[in-house]
Amino acid sequence: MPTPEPRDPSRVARQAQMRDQNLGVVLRGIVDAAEPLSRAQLAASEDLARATVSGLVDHLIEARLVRELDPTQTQRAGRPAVPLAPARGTVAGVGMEVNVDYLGVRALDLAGDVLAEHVELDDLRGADAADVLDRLAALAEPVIEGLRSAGVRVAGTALALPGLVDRVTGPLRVAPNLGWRDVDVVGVVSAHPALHAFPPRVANEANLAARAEAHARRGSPSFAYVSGEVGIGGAIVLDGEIFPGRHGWSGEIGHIVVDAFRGPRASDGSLEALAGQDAMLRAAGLPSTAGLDVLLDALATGDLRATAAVAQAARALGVALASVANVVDVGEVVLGGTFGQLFDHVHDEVSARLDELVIFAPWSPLTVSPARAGQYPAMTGGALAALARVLADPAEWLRSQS
Amino acid sequence: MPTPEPRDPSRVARQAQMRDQNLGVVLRGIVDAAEPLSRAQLAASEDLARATVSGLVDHLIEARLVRELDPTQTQRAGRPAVPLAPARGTVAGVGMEVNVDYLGVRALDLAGDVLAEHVELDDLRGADAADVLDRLAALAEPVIEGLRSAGVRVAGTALALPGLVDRVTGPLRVAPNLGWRDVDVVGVVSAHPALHAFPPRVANEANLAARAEAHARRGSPSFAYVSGEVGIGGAIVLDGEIFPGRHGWSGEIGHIVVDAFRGPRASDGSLEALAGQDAMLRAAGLPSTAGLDVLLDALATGDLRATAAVAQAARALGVALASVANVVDVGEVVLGGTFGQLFDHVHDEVSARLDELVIFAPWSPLTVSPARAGQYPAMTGGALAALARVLADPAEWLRSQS
DNA sequence: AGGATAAATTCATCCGGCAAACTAAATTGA
DNA sequence: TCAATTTAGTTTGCCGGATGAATTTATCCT
Repeated sequence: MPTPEPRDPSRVARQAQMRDQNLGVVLRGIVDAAEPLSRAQLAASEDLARATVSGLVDHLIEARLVRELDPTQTQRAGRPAVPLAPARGTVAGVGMEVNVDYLGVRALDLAGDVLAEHVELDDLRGADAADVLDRLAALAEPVIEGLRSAGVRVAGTALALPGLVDRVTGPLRVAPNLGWRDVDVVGVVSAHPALHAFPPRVANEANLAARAEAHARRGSPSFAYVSGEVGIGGAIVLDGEIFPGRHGWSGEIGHIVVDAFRGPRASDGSLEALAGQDAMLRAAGLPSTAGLDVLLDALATGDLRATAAVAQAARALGVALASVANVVDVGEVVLGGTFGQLFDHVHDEVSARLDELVIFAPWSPLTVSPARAGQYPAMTGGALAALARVLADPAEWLRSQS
Repeated sequence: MPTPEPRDPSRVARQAQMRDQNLGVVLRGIVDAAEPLSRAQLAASEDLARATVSGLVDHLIEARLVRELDPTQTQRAGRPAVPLAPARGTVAGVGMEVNVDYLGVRALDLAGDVLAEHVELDDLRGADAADVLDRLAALAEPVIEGLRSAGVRVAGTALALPGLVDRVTGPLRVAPNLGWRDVDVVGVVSAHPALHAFPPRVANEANLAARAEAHARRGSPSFAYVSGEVGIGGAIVLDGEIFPGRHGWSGEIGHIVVDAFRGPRASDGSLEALAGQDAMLRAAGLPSTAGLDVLLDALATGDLRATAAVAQAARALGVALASVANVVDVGEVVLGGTFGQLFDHVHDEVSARLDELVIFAPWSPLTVSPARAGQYPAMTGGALAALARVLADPAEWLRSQS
């Protein structure tokens, strides 16, 4: 018999999966809701029978993933509804990040509350990868131990890095601005005892930051996210989901070439070469050791070179984002990191380039907005990514816990 | 009560849907198989019980979507398997296309066989939209009538256009190379009696051509497709599915800007402006009325201007495709239309630019290959798109038929 | 011819969602 | 004050569909 290659069986329906799947639907319904829903409201909105929802909710409460709130004082007739909300402090996702200027850890629970957080500022350019990762683990270990001893189940960890990470096999391929190449990140980090049981899911910093941004904007938005740090990263979010590509290598907006004929090498015309932090500082006549604050000060005083430098960068950014919009048909652009801080200085130019170049702009205007996920969004995104495992299939996760 | 907005209930599992869903799984298993599978093989590969598969297959056979082949002469002991194949000539998808140089119709059945086809060559630049669409309908009507009188159920029709089509509301927004704007395509076409029952699903020519290409390459490939006709269109295919974007406006590769500072308007540096057919002919010193054949002849004779023109275009193409790869993480590029015919003259340059510019190229090399979906791929893709409705949910489609 | 082997079908079982009936807890109104 | 009304949540019997074991069918092998 010619053994047929096994197809992805995930799409076949079996009754055993039915309950698991609906458990996830109900849990996500509760977690994603803008305001607490009752069992009856959930049944209506998900189009399930009230009896079915009740059973599933009981299961979720028993598993400490959901809690009942006190009945609200409505002025309506009838038995008051019991509002349901994600449980607090019962499950945690741990997000970690190593970036050029800092490293840190943040733990969130299902309610989105920060349970723990530690950040160390430091210039890590060229630092030894193993040393830095050990420092990170030393930061994360007490956090994880603290959570566990408080009875919080750790759903997993995720680590954001400013570079190219292989989603499948784990190693960091290259992080140019750290000067790292081919680092077995997972191996080093999970060598530490507390992290051994929770090997981090490693991902690109911009992708995780975009996840936090999608979470901060409720309602499954679609947008292109730009994370301007020292380099320029990016991510595509579609219906609230980050678009991973085959290997998790999507969204490398910094490598879009907007000026192919500028230098001998086409990469001389990449967005990062034209609008990266170093390029902007150089064009503004500032030392490349200066931080973004110096540039912002110069802009505030109306410095002409700084203004021109940022305008030029904004043009390149707008052109690159127009290409992204033309290729993936997103209608919103979110500027994070550096570009979030420069938002007022780049918005008009970026917006103008999008209106000019995106073919569908006349029928579906594009919007440009600043990131609103707060500080260190990739750490938040990493924690959310870890929690997403629970939300994606709570039944499976609960089985794996016992 | 604050009425909660209805969430998408498609993900909740109910037993009534279970059978429908598995019917689709089995049908797609049969249609997508490289070689005919038996019930037992299907059960193994889909991880369903043999009893379940048998029941579903019987249903599909009764519905004339699947047929049993004669048992093959294997040299093995045991009862011989009954191979299953998609039925032939029982259901048809009808693909239609209006392009700059031709218009036509093609009908396919579930087996992928061409049941009918008509193409008319004509220069339609600037032609009146209503006239052209009437001609198309006149071409399609006898095809549909013929199918129906032969007992073939028409699953639907699709119409490929070289322009921007709104997926939701139907109208053609703009087709620059035809000179059309805001045409109610569906209205005009389905005014014709035979087409009234089958209003076309309208889509971009490149997107449908890419669908045909994905079908021609079995096994759910991922690639960026470039359709070089008079303009330059494109599409993104991920795991065999064309990536639609929000409105079906994805893949507009021709509008990627690779040279933002070339002219006063950034769009002067778009791929289409630099590597479109007119641009290549002009750069080669040929009249813009010349066809591609003239350019190919010039290349064959080693004409220097032609060679340089194509090299320049290939550089722009490679740079644009590198941006696409960096943003959506696809590992393969397929060149169709004009660029398919120019494949030997552009491959090396495109490949070199991809290797140079795509950040993940060192770890996952990119391949560049010519399209193999045959002539008029968008017509094939349209027919496949119409048939996809049947494959996506055969139970639902069968109910809609009776 | 009889045993071995594999495909396909039959059948009893079980699981889980569903609708309806029922209970619970509030407001309304006479 | 108390019954009627209204809405939330639970209990219960039912039903559809997947399942695995047993059975039937059809071939190969010795």
